[in-house]
Amino acid sequence: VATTTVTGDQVGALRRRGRPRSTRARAAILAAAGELMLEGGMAVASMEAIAHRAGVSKATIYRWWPSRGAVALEGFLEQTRDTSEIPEGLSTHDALRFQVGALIELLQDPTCGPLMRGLIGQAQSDAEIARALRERWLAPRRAIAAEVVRSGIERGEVGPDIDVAVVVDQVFAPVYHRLVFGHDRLDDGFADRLVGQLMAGLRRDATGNATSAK
Amino acid sequence: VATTTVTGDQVGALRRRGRPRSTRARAAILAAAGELMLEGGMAVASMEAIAHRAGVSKATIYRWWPSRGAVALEGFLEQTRDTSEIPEGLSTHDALRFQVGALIELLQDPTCGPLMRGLIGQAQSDAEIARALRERWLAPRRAIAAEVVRSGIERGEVGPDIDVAVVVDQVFAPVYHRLVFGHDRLDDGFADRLVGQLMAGLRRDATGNATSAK
Amino acid sequence: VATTTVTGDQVGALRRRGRPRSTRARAAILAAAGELMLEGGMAVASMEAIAHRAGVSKATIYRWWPSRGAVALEGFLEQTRDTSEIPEGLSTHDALRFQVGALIELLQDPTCGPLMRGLIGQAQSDAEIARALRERWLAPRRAIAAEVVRSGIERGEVGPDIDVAVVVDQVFAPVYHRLVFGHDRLDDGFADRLVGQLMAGLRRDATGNATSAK
Amino acid sequence: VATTTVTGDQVGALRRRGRPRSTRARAAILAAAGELMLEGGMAVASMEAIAHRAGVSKATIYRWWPSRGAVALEGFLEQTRDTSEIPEGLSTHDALRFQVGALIELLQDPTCGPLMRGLIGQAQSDAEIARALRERWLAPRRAIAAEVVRSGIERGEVGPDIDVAVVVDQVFAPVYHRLVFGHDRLDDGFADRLVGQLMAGLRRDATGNATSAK
DNA sequence: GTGTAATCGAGACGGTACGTCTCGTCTTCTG
DNA sequence: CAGAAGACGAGACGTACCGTCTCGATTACAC
Repeated sequence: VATTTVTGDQVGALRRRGRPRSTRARAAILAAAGELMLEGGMAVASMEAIAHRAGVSKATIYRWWPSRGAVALEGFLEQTRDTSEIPEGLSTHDALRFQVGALIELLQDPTCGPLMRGLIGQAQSDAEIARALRERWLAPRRAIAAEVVRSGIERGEVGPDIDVAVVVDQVFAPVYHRLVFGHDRLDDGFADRLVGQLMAGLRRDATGNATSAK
Repeated sequence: VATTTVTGDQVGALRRRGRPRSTRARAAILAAAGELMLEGGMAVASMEAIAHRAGVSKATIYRWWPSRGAVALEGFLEQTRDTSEIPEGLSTHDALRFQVGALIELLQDPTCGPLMRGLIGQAQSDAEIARALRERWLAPRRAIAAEVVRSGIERGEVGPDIDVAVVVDQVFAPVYHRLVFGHDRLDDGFADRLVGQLMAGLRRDATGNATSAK
Repeated sequence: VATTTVTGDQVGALRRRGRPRSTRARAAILAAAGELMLEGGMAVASMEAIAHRAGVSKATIYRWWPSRGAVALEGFLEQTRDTSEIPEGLSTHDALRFQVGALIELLQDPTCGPLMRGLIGQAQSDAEIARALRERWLAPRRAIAAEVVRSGIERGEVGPDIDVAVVVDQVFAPVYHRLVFGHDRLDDGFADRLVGQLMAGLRRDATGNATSAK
Repeated sequence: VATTTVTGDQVGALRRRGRPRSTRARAAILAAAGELMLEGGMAVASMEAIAHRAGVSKATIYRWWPSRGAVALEGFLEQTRDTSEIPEGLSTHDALRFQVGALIELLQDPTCGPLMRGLIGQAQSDAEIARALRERWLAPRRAIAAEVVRSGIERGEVGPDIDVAVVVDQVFAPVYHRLVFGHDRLDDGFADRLVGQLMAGLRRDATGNATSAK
């Protein structure tokens, strides 16, 4: 995953000699990984299958990514660059609702959903993937949500004794839960209910909260 | 997983012919699977390793379980037989708190935690395991929690417009979330916060909710 | 293989206690072995397949025979009890021709041919089978053929300096050779040619020998 | 066995892509197979044992040979490249004696003998091995022996009515017979007797044939 | 232009684990 | 109480991927 931190400034700086890496190969690999995850999950998306599908040799993949999970992670992040922004001026409820809605929409995508499921699966047995997933996917989104909650506390929308980290878990966890276990639908109605029922308790004055859940 | 559907009456009724299955082997396999999951997760707990550790041939494992995940599931359920009961006479808050606490306690166990992580990992790529995990682990506990919420509604402790299925997700999801991503601690304080912040919104009268988070 | 030497007189003599061995089982096992050898050779005639086909448990087979080859051998011998006799008053040529013809006829049988092929195959890796095959099948027939040759020498039909053991090989070997390698037909014409061309040289006076080969 | 069809011109012409096959691995596999056959026959020379002994993975063996027998065959042929030539100017008797002697000498080799025994054993249950053994080992040697006999007929050394194919069987069969059944010695004396007793009858004038057995 | 150096594809390599098969032994229940 | 049914430990089977390696061929900058 290390090499993916390459940014523009490097281009001019320490220009490596020899043939530069192929942009085509990188794109083909990520696309192939996504397609295969979609078709049959991590079980089908073997390194060999990805290489074959992408018309690339295995060595080329290993040259740039340390593991299958790293490819999946980068492929996932690729399609997700800018979901972290929230419109300004929203209430705490609407801001969280926006974030949950964006997450659900992403995971409903027929490529992204399986990719994330596969990533979570890999993370259970690959500590490096788990770390990367936490740092590069989870943490940034948690930070934004935490900021939303904290500003809610400052503005008096949210009670002062609330544990922010726990709130963030309460906001996102149910979404991943349904993705991972697949016991129930993952749609907009769920997002409404989820944030509604959560916020009703996070408000300082919670009169008639239950009805506000819809 | 098939053999676990054996119920009492079968013992006397349709006795299978031939040598009956070895109790020793079954116990050794489940124990070995648990130990290996603890030591290095699903990556280390290969069928071959389990068989070797248990002093058993691979064929014996495959005779009774269709996959590695099925062994892990049964091994997990083995240590968990009757955790689904709740003391009578508890308030909705206390009943949910009891369940969350029991779940966290179970997952804190150095064998059960890794087993469940491994199971969830497997379930992402093995639909059969996913199904078994939902039906044999998740569903019974969800049913009990749902019953708690429903009786809370009847008793007026919980608002009438609450979506019970969503509440159940809100109760359990954050626990699995921290288990799966490992981004934060999974302890009693978390259980308190979780149920407290959730319930504060589920009560019809939510005055001073923030402080009820303990 | 030892127990198969049980003959009638034993029945009255040392009457074994307990239930006597089942004649049905023995016959069914030998028949099943023969059928399976016919169908697909030694590869198909596994102990498990033989037991199943015969409606017998594997333990029953192992109680009476030490190995698969031993079953095949006895099954083969079963259909071959009295091929060792030769009509009296034949010339050396005709006596040998009779034996070769009987052997070829036997090996042309759709059960016996594959059985013998399988036995020879097993004998290459199972010294016990090899020994039993030599002692119980090969040796008796070699003894008779040798006697034929020896009496031919006495009567002056065969030269005195002939090595009898080598002659016996020359008589039988080409038959097994074609059975084992399958490079050419195994029929009556072959028997004629074989003994004819061989005898022409074994006669003391070999004028016009070549023409006597047909 | 496929790779053995490679002929000289390919080397320079159509260079295969990818990493070329390892010469070391091929040699180690054939050597290991030979050693193991010598030590305990086909029973000991399992694919797994060969792979382990050769320091090679099973996949590498299966990449180049379809079965255990194919490895044994190529290992056998390896040590036998050009034994098919016969010195010029020999009589029919001496030419056949030369061939039988060469065959016996080869089969007396502590590696080649067991290898051929194993091959014959395998050929009884593996049609593909049987075919390869016939075509690549037996047929060429039979063709040469047949040519010897035919030129003997032309030169008047051998009777005109002789069946050449049967003669070839008579020449070689007794050698394989003793190898396969192990009932008697396989040495030079046997070769002398064998060809002597056979030729005495194949000569047009067979006076004093018995003494010609040397 | 011509080196030169890192890229690329292809695919062989030593491993490990897979899930299946048969072996020969054993254990239990049934007829 | 013999025997069928079949579970058991053992271990080979042939396959699939793993991650590494060795090739020849291909770029694209640097001289």
